[in-house]
Amino acid sequence: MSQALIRKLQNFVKLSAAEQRAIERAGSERVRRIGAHEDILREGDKPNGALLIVDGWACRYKYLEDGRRQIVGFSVPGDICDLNVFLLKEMDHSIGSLTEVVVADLSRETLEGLMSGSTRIAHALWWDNLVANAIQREWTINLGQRDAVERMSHLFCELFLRQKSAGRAQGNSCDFPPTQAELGDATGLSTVHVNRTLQQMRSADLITLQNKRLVINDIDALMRQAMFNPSYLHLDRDGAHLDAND
Amino acid sequence: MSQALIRKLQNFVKLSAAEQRAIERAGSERVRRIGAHEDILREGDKPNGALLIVDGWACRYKYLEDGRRQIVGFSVPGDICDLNVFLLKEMDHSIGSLTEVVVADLSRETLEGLMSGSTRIAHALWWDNLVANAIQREWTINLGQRDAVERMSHLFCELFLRQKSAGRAQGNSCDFPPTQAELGDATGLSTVHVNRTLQQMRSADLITLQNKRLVINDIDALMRQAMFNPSYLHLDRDGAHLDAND
DNA sequence: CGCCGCTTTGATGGAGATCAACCTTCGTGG
DNA sequence: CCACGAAGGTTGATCTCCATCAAAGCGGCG
Repeated sequence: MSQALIRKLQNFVKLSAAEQRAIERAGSERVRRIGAHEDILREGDKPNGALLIVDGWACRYKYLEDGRRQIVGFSVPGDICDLNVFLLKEMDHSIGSLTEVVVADLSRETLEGLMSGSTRIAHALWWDNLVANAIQREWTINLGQRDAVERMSHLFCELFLRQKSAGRAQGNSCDFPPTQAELGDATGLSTVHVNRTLQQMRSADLITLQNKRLVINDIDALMRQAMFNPSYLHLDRDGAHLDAND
Repeated sequence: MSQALIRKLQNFVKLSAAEQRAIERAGSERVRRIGAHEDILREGDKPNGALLIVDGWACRYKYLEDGRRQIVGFSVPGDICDLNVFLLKEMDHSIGSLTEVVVADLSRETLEGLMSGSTRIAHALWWDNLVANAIQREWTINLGQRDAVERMSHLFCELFLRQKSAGRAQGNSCDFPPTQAELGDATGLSTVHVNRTLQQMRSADLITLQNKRLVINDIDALMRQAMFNPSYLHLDRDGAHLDAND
């Protein structure tokens, strides 16, 4: 159930078999299935614990008063939404499903149990949280400085590598369910311009995007195009000195 | 020394006198003074602990390969930069001073001591961290959806309220040291357009900005203009049920 | 005084928004 | 099994916000 999370965390530190089982158990306690295009958590809701995305894609988003919408991040299998958010009275943004989604609710007690039971798990979860913040900063940079092609390219690089790090990519391809309108809400571009940008990228033979599947024809070219530097994802085992040895 | 931090944290939970002293002590252990326009921490550096901004303004930023720069956040007195960042091998962005700055280095041990000594402090620091993430999300929205006037207005609202919450505003005015070029790097606008946007805002009688001082003539009008909703700053004492009673 | 960092102004150009159709795909029900 | 409708994708024409380029003010300080 929580294989993706475990795989991802091991990019930081190797977990013991017992620790993996503990995460496995936490992630299978309260599992729900949610239809496509539903809200999982809404701005203003009281959060109880964290959400683990087990399968499918979700996004965090927020509407402005006048109806404009910005997607501030995508959540893919293995992602934890808002560790610690139960400290707050209410959600300041919404989380909605893009596809059918399987989530596990991680209660406050479950999380505290995991973290106090193993400092290695605690550190791994904090690492994941730091990476999530770094991703958010990178989105700020993306929207502030990059033009349409660079922006889309960067987004594709991010989501391919994130899925790969969780064992969710196949060769040079991965799931990619967002519609062009959703890509527009994420990149701050109009749907029309997203469409034209994708055509440009296709004709430059950077990517293929169809049937909710992304194929990256030339990852180096795509990364160059995006000026993508993967170091912000911190996938190079920063916690190796804390590895479990079983 | 750390009055601003203590003031700010009390927007979440009331701290006991002993807890305030503990923070005070932590924030006065290793204090340094840094000149204006210097790097405090550079991308690639190994982080040891967190930084507390005691006085002056700093910013987090990152360059793209081709020299474009994006400022991803401003740090004002009372702000902690990257709690827990010592888990990472290297910084994925830089922190630079805008003005002369006084910082306190909070070592990993100091932080762990503070947090294990008082769960109330631990929660308050996590709250601060959650708010920092929310601010980063809001920047994403700002750059993705708002036009120039709305964007600048939103930035002014944010920084006024943040300083106010740390006891650093005076009436309807506060420090505001960034140059127009720096505002451009933060908002993704050119310097020229920042200038024209400010003129527009001045002539609409929203703000006065001179001598590194921001005066907000009509906060309601400014917030309306920006479609600013302060709830993401979580200043309404979400931890009140955990208040100390002395 | 003269220089340097910052702000301001004017003129021109371009990336991307907006508007308005039209097309394609696919699920649903008659 | 085809009709139809809705959701998503594509195209063309026009407009606008903001970038860019270039130069000129302005104030503070050595």
